[in-house]
Amino acid sequence: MDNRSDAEIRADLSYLFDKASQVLTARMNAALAELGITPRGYCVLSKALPGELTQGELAEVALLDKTTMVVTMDHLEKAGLARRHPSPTDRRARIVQTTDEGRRVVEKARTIIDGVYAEVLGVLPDEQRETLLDGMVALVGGDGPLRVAKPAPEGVRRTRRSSRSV
Amino acid sequence: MDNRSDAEIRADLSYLFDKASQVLTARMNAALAELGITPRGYCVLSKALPGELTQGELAEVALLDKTTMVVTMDHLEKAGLARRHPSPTDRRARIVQTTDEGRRVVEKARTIIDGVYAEVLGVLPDEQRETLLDGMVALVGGDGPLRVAKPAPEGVRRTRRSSRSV
DNA sequence: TATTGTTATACTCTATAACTATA
DNA sequence: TATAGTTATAGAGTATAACAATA
Repeated sequence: MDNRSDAEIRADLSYLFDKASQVLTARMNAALAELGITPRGYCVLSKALPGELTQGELAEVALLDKTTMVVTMDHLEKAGLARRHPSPTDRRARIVQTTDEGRRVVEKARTIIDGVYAEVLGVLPDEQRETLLDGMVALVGGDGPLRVAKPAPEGVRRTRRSSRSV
Repeated sequence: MDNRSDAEIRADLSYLFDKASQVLTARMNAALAELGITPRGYCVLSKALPGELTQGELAEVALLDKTTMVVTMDHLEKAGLARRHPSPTDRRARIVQTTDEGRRVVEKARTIIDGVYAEVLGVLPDEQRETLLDGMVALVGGDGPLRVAKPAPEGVRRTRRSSRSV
């Protein structure tokens, strides 16, 4: 698989982040597949819990394109985890509501997700774990250097990736 | 873009890694585009520097599918950065050699890459930076919990992602 | 018969464009 | 005229399968 030493990959920040993202994603996909959902499905489902949001609003908070949202909702609805109800105030819009089963799945998924995170971060001593998370937030969050993708220059096609946040 | 607080994203490990990977990749794509190469192009080119590897061997160390390697080499060759020479010992195989221009580009790219890494990690105090890198290596490298993607269960399609290591 | 590199192709994923029905 | 949701489709990226030349 990978033949480089820890010392070599330590100097390769792209590799560290890519690999962490990639393997954790695979792990999460596998773990949630037992519930018949994807990380994205969970993301949408959990954000729909209040039951007040239209499909479009939900797409916005989940950072999804509205067309991607349609596909995601189709799956969730077919799986019986969410329903599209007509909005009482706007006949174009549709309110998304989770079903009872959907709420149960969200709960179970939350447990699974927390378990995976604990399993992964559990290998680090408490102090190092907190420092690492603080550091990641400093890089990715607030006004960190990895907060916003700088627009690619002319001719460079931007990588399209979905929000896989969980 | 993202509307969650630092406290919220701190609890979302998937988001932290995905975003870090994604934004750093975009940054790297943009930075290397000035040299007319991609991170993958750099990866292949730098590993070809010794000039002894066949295309297949190079694909293996760069963690690329052989068909992806063909496309990558087509680009590098067209850009005048690498050449395919017939192997003296195996008439099926082709040895990859970097051109003089290729070597210059690798050098410049290395400087750019180091600059981006320094820019990103520079926001962290020395000690925290070292702790974070150690932690990432503990997760991703050696026998860390994110070293190998657990095979996805039946029916779950694995995400296909290329090595973007730099 | 197996392997190197190539070509052709299929598949997944996401976004753009066009359409409908409302507003 | 603009907006919510849908459908159709295009585009990028990667892998699988088949092939030619050689081992």
